[in-house]
Amino acid sequence: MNIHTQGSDLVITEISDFDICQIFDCGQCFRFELIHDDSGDHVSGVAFGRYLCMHQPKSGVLIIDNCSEAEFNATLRHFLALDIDYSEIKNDVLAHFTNDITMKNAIECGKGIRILRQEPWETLISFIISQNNNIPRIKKIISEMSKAYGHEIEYSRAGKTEIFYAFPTPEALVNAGIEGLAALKTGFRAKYIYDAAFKVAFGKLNLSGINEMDTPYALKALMEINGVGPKVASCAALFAFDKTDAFPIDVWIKRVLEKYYPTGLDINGLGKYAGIAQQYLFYYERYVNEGKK
DNA sequence: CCCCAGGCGGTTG
DNA sequence: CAACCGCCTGGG
Repeated sequence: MNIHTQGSDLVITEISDFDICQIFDCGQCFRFELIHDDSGDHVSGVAFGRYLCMHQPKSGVLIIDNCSEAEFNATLRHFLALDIDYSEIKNDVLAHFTNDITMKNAIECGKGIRILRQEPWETLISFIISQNNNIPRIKKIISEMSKAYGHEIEYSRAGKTEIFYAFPTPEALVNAGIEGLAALKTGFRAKYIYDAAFKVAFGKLNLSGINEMDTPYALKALMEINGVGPKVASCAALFAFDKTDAFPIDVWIKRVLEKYYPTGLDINGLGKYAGIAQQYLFYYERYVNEGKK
């Protein structure tokens, strides 16, 4: 990896195992928009208190708008998982799937996937909202929630200033109340979101403490929240608490297990990167199904 | 009218 | 414990 600045932008070259389309469209996040044009792939959205605008003109190159090397090193390198060696991860995953053509194909298919390190609070609520819901609606609800209860974020470029919205704090969602949350069309999830906000805002649940826990304890702690079960807890653990061994089982993965592993797959024996293996399988199955349409 | 969408909580046998 | 069922809401 090589980094240099170009005007106000940061240009990163010689990146391997990194495809912004795969990374931001593999279901791990809900606040980013993708655009494809002749100049490459563009991704933009709010994260870590700023509006992030990125562009991948070709494989191995990433351009981040309005970004200094200092900011990249402080937050974005970690967020984008650019401090991680994915070739080592792939080798470890393959070592746990010996003679497995499915995983071999899945990794080839999703070779540019990386698991982001997203913000814990936002990720937790996002996956509570995701239950029994579809992706366009999940994204819409999160966007409306931020607009209604999050603080403004200004973004200026080429003399033009735009306003975006941060994800609301736990306190802001407590103040919104169950009624305010239901008004965002969250339906039966409103009381779940409120319970999470209440527990975090009043110290009943310490999210930063979860970072220090081993995965089983992290899941148990998250499931103390009403409306958080194994799937939501596993997604939060994997996508926001750096628990790479957390293996979320959703409807897509159930299909994968039935289709490719009808005699069973020992999920507890997949090693420390089981969750990343899950992402390869998840992306592969969705990609295969997209191809059929 | 039906069914489904990246689940969960509650109830039942 | 496994199997089922209802659930807000919106789209097909």
